[in-house]
Amino acid sequence: MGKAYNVMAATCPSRTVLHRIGARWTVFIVNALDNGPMRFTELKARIRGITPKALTETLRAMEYDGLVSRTETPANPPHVEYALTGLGRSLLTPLRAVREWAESHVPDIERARARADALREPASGDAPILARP
Amino acid sequence: MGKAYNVMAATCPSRTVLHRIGARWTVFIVNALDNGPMRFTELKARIRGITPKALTETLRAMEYDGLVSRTETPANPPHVEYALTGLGRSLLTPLRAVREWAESHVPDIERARARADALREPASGDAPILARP
DNA sequence: CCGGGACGGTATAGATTCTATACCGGTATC
DNA sequence: GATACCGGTATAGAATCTATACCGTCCCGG
Repeated sequence: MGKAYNVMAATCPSRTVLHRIGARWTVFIVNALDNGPMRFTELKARIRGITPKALTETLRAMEYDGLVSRTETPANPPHVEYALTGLGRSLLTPLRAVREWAESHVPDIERARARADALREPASGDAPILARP
Repeated sequence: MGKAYNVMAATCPSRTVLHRIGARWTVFIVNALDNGPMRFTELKARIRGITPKALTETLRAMEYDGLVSRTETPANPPHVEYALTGLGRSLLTPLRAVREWAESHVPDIERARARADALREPASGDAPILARP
């Protein structure tokens, strides 16, 4: 038998899965939980720039998908721990690779962007149209 | 020397790189170009559900970052080919893994979602709050 | 007694991004 | 003519993300 799922099909369930993985903050959370469970505030501090709303929503979604577990220990102040599940840990392997690719290819991308910028407004006239992010 | 870049830092350039990789359609385009260059219309047909606007914007952005090349052959009707660059091909390795993870873990995720749904409105009363996407 | 801080979030509003749908110019074909 | 192909744009509306402020509960110091 061949492949059961194909992300290229618009209605394939793997689409929703890939959509979740590709959500803005999933990569960060999975990588942050690489070294063991973390509390909400720790995650927020570790992943610089994430807002509490984004963090809550992404964690809830990942919990819904069985990627992270949420453990609330009754105490005061409240104590909540987030950890990768087995499924989440299996996702760590590919997502760590993505993270490492991003961290190791910054110079290449910056060079490409500079080259595109230089081509953009040269002697003026026939500047190629390149989207600047 | 240690790591030069760290995606967890809000202002690190690797953030913008990861942001581009994580953009909605990048994974699809990179995987679609796995088997060689493709034309605009081919890509649109292959990646079911993408709108021409989204395809154009993602391709332009990827071109700006040096991930794909755009080759226009003067002809009529117009003939434009998109291909992965060397840099883009190096990204293919991690992104193919992500795609394969998505395709092979659909049942796990669906099981997790069903479990969460079942827990959501059980005997009514103390239903845990889980985000449904 | 009163203020303040830690924790784990919500609420609201505004900016950004994505989607759906229609349309364009130029040519070749019917 | 009329229609279709190619590689896109244009426009409007929906969905999503961000920034910022705030909340309840408890404990601690003064």
